[in-house]
Amino acid sequence: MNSPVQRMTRQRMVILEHLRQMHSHPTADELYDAVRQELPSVSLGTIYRNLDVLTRSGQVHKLEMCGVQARFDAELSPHHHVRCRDCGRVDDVPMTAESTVTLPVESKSGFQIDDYRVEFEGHCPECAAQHRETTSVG
Amino acid sequence: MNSPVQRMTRQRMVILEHLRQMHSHPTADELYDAVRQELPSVSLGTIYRNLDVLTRSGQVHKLEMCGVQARFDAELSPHHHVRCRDCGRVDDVPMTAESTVTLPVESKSGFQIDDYRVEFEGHCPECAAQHRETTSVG
DNA sequence: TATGCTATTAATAACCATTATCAATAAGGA
DNA sequence: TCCTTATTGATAATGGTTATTAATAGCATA
Repeated sequence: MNSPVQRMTRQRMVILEHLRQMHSHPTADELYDAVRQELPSVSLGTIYRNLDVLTRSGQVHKLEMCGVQARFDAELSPHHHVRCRDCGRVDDVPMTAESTVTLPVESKSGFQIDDYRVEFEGHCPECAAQHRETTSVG
Repeated sequence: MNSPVQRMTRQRMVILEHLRQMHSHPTADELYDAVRQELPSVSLGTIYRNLDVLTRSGQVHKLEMCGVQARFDAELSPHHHVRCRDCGRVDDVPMTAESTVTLPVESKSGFQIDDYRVEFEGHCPECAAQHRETTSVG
């Protein structure tokens, strides 16, 4: 019923440290590449397992963005995210009064609603520049 | 450069009809089960292929909800969605002024933002009832 | 410091939603 | 009716993620 004791292994520590200093909302395999620089024999399964453990214990946020590979974030203060429509990169968007939503009491068939998430879409500077090149806009 | 002519096949028609009358935001395989009642030899690949074609041509909406199997909707008027945290079922939430977000000009590292989506989370009536049973709340 | 329990690991296989391949078929314009 | 080619069913392949398993290593306790 209760979860097992969480041990701090070298792998877990290195994974968490790298994620904390990355700020790029890496995917599991991007983090894998980074961690391998320091721990060459680490396994991709270990990355996934630890991201899951750290997500469950609240030390990491799993960004479950639409229909694509999951990304992870060690920045725990509340904020929104934008995803680039072209390359999938994710960036932070500060929360403001204008991006705050009032929860409806319930949905059409009586779902009880207790949270929400705003996902912005757009283009990162690089893809926006490319788009301007290839598109003829007066 | 331009997309090929879209033919109206029996399969495509049946898929669209079923999706239009389902209102449950079915996944591809749920729709597959429904369509097979009428076209027993239809292939799951055909379902996916048509959902893709119909999504591209704007006749269907693909609900790219977080981290789970894609769901589809033939209701094209703008509205939000709630997803049940326990069973994954999806329901409609009307758009209101309180659930409308003003787009930020740009993100922290200069992403240009041009759209957003609000996703609500909660519990469907069934799972909410079960939760009340198994939880001892004074 | 040594011991014992068990969470965690590396390696790898399995899983599962989705996409690609391809020969046969059928939509629909000429 | 004929012809072009979009579409189909069957099936293999892909790719992200999870499960399995024997070996290893945290860490609480003696």
